[in-house]
Amino acid sequence: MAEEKLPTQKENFAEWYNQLVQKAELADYAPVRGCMVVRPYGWTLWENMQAGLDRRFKETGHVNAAFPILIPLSFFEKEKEHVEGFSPELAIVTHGGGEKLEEPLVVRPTSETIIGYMYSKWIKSWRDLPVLINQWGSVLRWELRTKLFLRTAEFYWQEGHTAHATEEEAREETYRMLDVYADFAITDAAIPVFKGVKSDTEKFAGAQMSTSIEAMMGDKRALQSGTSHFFGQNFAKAFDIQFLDKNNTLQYCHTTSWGLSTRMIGAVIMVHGDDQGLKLPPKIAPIQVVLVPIYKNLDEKSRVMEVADNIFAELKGAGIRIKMDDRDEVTPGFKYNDWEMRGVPLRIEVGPRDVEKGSVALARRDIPGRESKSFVPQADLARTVSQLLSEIQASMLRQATEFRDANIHHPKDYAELKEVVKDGWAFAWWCGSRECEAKVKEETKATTRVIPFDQPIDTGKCIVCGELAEKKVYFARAY
RNA sequence: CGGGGUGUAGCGCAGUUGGCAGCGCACCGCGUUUGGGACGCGGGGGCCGGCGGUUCAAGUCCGCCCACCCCGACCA
Repeated sequence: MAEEKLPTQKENFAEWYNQLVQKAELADYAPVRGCMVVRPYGWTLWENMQAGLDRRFKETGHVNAAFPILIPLSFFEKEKEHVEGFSPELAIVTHGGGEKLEEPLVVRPTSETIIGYMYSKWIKSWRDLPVLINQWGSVLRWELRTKLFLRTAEFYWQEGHTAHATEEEAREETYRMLDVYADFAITDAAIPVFKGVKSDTEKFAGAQMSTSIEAMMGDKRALQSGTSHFFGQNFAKAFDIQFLDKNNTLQYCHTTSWGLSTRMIGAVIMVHGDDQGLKLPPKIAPIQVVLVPIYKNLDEKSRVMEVADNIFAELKGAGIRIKMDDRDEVTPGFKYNDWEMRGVPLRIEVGPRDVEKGSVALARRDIPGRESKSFVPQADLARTVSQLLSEIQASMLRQATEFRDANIHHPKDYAELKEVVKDGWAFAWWCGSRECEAKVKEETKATTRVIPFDQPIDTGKCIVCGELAEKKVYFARAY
């Protein structure tokens, strides 16, 4: 059961987040440092997110499969940048069945290597291509500083791995899946995102190009919420993924991978949450509507429950995820706060007065305070509620977008950039050099988040060095 | 790994010059309550992070160790 208030976002955002995750029963700390237990409420949220993504993966021609969690250590040594990127965070199994293993096994931090190995066995001809496989699972990275959902040692995700005959096709796939992520984030999670390319220093180890969707959290920090990588022939060469083309010439494939993790849950919490607690978008909320019956005595209870039971059955029948909170040991006021903390988008109250008048009270989670309460007739309630849920979904996206846009600045010079990234994002020209990027990071802790696909048509001067710049980039402090 | 901090009930903490280990919340029982976080009464719960030392006596003083948290370097 929930208890007590949270710290406010303003006084301590990090602590607000930590306590909320636990009080809302999304996740808890496991006995192993850096690992988390995803509790049923959090996992249901993840399942709803999985459903939205999985449907989109299937619609774009992908199939699911499962690859092993253990990978021979030697596989990681085959792609130079990949090793360098991942070796510091590998967990390695050295013993099995009481014996020291001949070759140590890596607990997968990501599966490019083992999947690459399998693809080289499966792909022989242009007729075998493209291969479009996704895997739902978990991976392990030995993280030093962890935070529930945002960075844990083990985390749950999906990783798609594809192989194509041509570079063009592989690049298209990379962009297509980024679009899928963006559509999911915007439509289902009500999180506005920018799509674009990562700078060389920010890209995935072993990728030729990494793309990402970036979102602004409630504390104005950035969160990479999904990534899609184009590998060119890097992994194909490392793992010998070759095919005979129509001219009978042996060619290396072009491969991609793309992933979205339970980190997205962290994004949902931090984008929408407020001082009252979580605020979940109806499309992914484990519970969309909570029904709170109100009564003072047994006589009232029997009259109220009759109506409440009918409403429950009607809404459930209409496919709405509804929960009846008929706990007798806590007061209605407690229940209101409890479910608001858990982010349930809509609350229905039914009391003796409603029974008399044929009405119910509705309270929207997306509008703060009691002002959002309204009274509507019991008749045709399923329709009213469905419409309201759609409206809440839209209103949450609108609020998040307004907040984000209000906190993106367009600094005129470097001094102003340094100022604005303390508490917001900067959108500025960047010459593309590592030096300028490093200088900003060094002096402000802000990194280049993404070079958006949407660019002005003209060119400008780099906000750092003043040289010619062809691209504008978002600078922000990131999680 | 560098800098700072904290370890006492499930959680948050207090514990004075060394002298019976406490408070709030949570939990259990009974009763009254219930339209925005109810209340009364009664209860259960402790290797005071660990080891060693000083002392008649250590949560408290001394030494060593361990763990965790925060800030940096690395990361979806």
